[in-house]
Amino acid sequence: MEKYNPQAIEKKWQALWEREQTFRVTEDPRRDKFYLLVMFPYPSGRIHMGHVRNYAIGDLIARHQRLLGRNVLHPMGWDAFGMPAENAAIKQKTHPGRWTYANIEVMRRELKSMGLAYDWQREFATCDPVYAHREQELFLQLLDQGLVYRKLSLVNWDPVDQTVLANEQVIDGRGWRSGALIKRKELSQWFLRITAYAEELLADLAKLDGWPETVRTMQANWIGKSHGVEFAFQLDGHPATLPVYTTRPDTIMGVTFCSIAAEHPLAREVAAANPAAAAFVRECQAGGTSEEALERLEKKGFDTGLRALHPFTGAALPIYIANFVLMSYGTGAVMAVPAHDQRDFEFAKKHDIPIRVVIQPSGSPLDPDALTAAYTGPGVLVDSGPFDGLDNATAKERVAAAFQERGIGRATVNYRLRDWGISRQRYWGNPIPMIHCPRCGVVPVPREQLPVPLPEDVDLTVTGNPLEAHPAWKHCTCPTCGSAARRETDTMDTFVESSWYFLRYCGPDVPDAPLDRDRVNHWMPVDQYVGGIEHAVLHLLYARFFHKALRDLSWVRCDEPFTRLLTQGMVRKDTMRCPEHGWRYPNEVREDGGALRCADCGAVIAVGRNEKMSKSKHNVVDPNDLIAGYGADTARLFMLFAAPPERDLEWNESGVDGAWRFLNRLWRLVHEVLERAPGARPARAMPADRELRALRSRTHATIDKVGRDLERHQFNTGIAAVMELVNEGSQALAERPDPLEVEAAAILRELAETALLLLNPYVPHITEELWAALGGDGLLCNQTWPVADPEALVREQITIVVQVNGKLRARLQVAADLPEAELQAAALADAAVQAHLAGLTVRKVVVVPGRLVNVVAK
RNA sequence: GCGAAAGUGGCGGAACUGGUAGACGCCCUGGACUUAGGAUCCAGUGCCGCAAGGCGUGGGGGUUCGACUCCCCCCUUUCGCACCA
Repeated sequence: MEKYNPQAIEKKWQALWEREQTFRVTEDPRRDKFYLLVMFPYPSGRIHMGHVRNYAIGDLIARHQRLLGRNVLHPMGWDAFGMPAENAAIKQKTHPGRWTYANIEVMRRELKSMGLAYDWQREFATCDPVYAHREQELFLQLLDQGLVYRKLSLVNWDPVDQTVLANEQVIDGRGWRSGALIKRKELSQWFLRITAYAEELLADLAKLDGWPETVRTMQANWIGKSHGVEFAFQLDGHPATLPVYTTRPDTIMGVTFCSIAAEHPLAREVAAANPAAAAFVRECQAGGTSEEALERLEKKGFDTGLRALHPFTGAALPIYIANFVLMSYGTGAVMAVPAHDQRDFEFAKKHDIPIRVVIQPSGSPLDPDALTAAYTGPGVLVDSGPFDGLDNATAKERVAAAFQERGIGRATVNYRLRDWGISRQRYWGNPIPMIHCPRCGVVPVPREQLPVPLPEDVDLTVTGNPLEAHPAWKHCTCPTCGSAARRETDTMDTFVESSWYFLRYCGPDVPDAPLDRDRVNHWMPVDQYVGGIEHAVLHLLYARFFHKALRDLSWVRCDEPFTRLLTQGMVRKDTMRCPEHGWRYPNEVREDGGALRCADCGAVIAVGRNEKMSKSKHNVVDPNDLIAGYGADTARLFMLFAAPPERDLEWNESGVDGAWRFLNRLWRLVHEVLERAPGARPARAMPADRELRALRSRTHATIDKVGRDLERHQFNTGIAAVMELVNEGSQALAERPDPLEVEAAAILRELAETALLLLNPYVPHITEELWAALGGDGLLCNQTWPVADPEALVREQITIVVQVNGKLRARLQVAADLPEAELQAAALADAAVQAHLAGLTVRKVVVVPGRLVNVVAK
């Protein structure tokens, strides 16, 4: 028997699949289609373990579906615009495009070494001129639909580098390169009106029953639909009004102050006249724009001196500028009810603002002077004039009605979801095809003048946006009036590219159009989408929105792009940090007397949190080493066996050996069957011999088990089941005479062929090789998934557990069809059970058919 | 801070609908074998105990004949938070 040599085998089959275009796919009306999509990678340089996991899972499902007879679309491409390319280009003095395409070359080769069943004919990168062109076209169509607009919004501004920073580039409120304190600055930016679809995005979550509940919940919370009341305070001695939105109109009589965002028009007005207020507003503008940063701030406020008049009592309420109020949510102003909102409570305590309890819970009444926290639960209204005595749910409606009657407010629905800001002040992205003309305003680039290409000759080292600093590119003529104009220099958020790539895969070669409607409608929706849980909200919500917008432009018919979603957990590893050199790779650390030390400076290494593998944290393991050492099959098997896909996977070297050894066991089993039963035909019926009957039952129970486990995405237990089958087959071979009797040969031949078929989607190379060794007909990956023989699944004897008061006391081997009464009698007659019942009276006997008998006694 | 999850032997995990806790694999221990191999095979392997037996699924409480599974409170870890992708 030859030794298992994965490197040689894998190369051979990969070459054959490529030569024969085995996984190339076209529309086929005779077969059910199955669209299996994996999230395409950002070409960062090399594949990492997260990719290996993602693509091993996707390939498993794709190959399984192929064996089930489906016509499977399984494409791959590159999410190729983005910041890292610019950073790398500056560092390595190259061009982002060159860096990106070089990375794609490397990563394509790496992916191919995994033996993935992709239709590579459909491959594209989102930075390809064709893709960028068609995306600009779609952008203009969205513009026509009224889904694109410009407004002011906040960015992280680095005052030293004079540039906009991404949230991840702001560390503890400072710029990552300059170290300067970051300011929030307003810029005019392009937005997509995702809020126009808020209701549909929320409602359609109910249809997505193939999605994890947790993702649907996260999206629903993100959209954040709430019912409330919108009204405007009149101000005391000031012509302006202060519109607010509240979800708690029932607490209206408990309002004792208002707070407004630092960017609120009233705040600006006050700041213009009052230096102290201006200083506070400036203070509020320090730091990054991320919601997390804002929410973690120490709550601060500044009394504007302005007074809002309570809509029902006319009481004068102070208006504070507060650093925790978001201009982007609601109206940028809130009515504050300290007794019934925790944040308002803390603020009121700090600023000595009165606290008015207006909702009393049943039971002990609240004493406003003794209150240590806001009461946010249900109750009955007090001190609320005409609303006294109402329960607060009813009060919500009554107060809303009161606002409506007086014509000063109305019940409204509000969403937490904000419109999607797609402007980026960066080079390596898709240009927004708009032109600023001093006479005509902002006008779209005419369709026939598309695409707006990125200039090749660009200086990335300038401060600010490189396109802004490229006069030849920036200056143009207005398509409407012909006067001198300038191009929009913002490029698009890369989430735009990932919002329609799955549609483009359906017909990537379509001429002169973004999409091939017929082929899109043939393949869509995606039947199974596989990707990381980190995309649960943003990417998946943007893609759903974009898809719906394209549906309304008649590019696609279905309402939702992804029917089933599998979110894989992170691949994680400990992080190691040197006080001198920062994050360290495993090979930059040595062990010294129990402590880990930096290989360069010898300082003691701090072993940090176990977290998502990422280049920036240096806690990556290179899958190429794994594949080069053990082969792709071992790498794939290990990733799929180590944990169920949804769970985070803590990287651990040991365990790879287990996968390797199992493949060797499989190798030996098949070769031994071949040698000891040459020319045997697989069994097709139950044999007479009892042991062989049990063995064949095991084969078919495994078919049943693996099939069900694949359905529920429990890949690790499916592998365990085949391991058990292979172990039993090896056992049988060890115990049987050589050469095998005819009946045994048939049973073992069936077992071996079954194991190969069941494992093929997991480990495609070794199974293909062994199938060929067995003299199998054609490619294994083109065979048909096995079906369990019902006769072989019938259990004759079963084990029944007997408990006394819930504790296990005996096991009974009984016929599967033993009547309940006889089962109960047998359980009570058991010696061990009798011993535990001594001196007790049997009160009750619980019989669970096929499982257990529980005797309850006292 | 807000939203969403996860926690089971020395380790990764299994237990599908409330019904045998620890399948399968790793590690480890003892033994066999020797073409000394990335070996392989056999036996053992949750904890305490000689045993009978007791204890045991992050911690505390509850529901139930019966809880890893359901409910309440707490702890720890992870993911996301709108310019990383």
